[in-house]
Amino acid sequence: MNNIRVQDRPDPDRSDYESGVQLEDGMELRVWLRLLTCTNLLDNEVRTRLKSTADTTLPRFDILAQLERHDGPMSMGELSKRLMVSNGNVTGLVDRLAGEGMVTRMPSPNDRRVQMVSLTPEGSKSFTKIAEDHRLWVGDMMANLSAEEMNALYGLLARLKESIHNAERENSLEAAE
Amino acid sequence: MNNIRVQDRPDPDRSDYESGVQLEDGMELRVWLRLLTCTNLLDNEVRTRLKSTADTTLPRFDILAQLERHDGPMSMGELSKRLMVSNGNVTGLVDRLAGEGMVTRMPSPNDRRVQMVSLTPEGSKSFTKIAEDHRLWVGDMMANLSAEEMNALYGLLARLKESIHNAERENSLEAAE
DNA sequence: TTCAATTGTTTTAAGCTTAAAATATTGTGA
DNA sequence: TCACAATATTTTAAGCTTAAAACAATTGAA
Repeated sequence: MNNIRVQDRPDPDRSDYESGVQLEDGMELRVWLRLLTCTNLLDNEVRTRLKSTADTTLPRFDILAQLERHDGPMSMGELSKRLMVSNGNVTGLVDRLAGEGMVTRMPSPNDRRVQMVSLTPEGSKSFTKIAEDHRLWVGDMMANLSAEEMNALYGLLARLKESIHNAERENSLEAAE
Repeated sequence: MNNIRVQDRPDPDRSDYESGVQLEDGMELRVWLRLLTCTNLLDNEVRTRLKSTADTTLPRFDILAQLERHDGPMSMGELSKRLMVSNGNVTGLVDRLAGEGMVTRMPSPNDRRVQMVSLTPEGSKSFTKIAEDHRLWVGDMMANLSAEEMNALYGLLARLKESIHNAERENSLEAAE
């Protein structure tokens, strides 16, 4: 289960994060590093453009996205759960967004522990514009792949996701012994 | 390293970072979010295990890996280039590794601006052990995929990488107008 | 030679991130 | 009611990251 052969080695491509791959490295490590390279390339590009066109960051954009689709104020804890980040993290991000006038924070009338966050009109408008750009950027960066390739990639990534979940499950079972 | 997403339901395919995909979203966004999901799952798992088994971090491990394969001391700038991170970043990481006794830093005899970093015997030993574990972890997490699937995925990621590079090139040309 | 540009590194300021401690509030069982 | 557990949020300490400023040393050109 470890003799997987590398199919195409057009490898004039020892650049990016993959340059650390050694000849004796297994296929799994190669795939992992290439996955990392692609994700980082895309991610960095998105962040750079977010910064240059809208002077904002991905985490901030993510908060706006949650608020936009939620339709109505959201508590800090709800944001934290949906974004899968820590509570303290949300506190800081909302602080900054509030400072920029993108969101407002109000104590809940029902429960004085709870802070309800809402998009301001400006925040909503800003989000709409950025989301549009974002979609275009991602489209651009995948423009060279055919519909068939996109489908194949989508399917393989689903398989990979499943595989990772299985491994995690097994690992946590082991730990529980 | 995040994006539009929604939440935490066990719904088989609408979990993780992808749950934010809307019906009307294009294939590109779907692929992007799934790519992000897979990378984050793997990445988080590796970081968690690195922390629990070796009490270290990925950036620190990356530095050790560069030093190990370089065979001989490396300058701060060289490390920075290879790892594609800023100089200041390397300064901090090497500080911590030196504090742990994993590396040593010495001024170059030729050029007094240059700091040469070397693995200590302990650092080398530690790296070897961790690298072995790391390979096993990644292998585990991809264990469900067949050799054919791995090859296909590897190839498609190469295509994607090319596509992203093209988009970046075009973008920078536009900007130069 | 001398001084200005370049190069290598560190420092600083800012932001993202987490885990854990601290606060504040609510809910609950005796 | 009262004390204690649970919940929501913020604060703190630590680490990663970058860009830009500051420093130090070297190089090169007049």
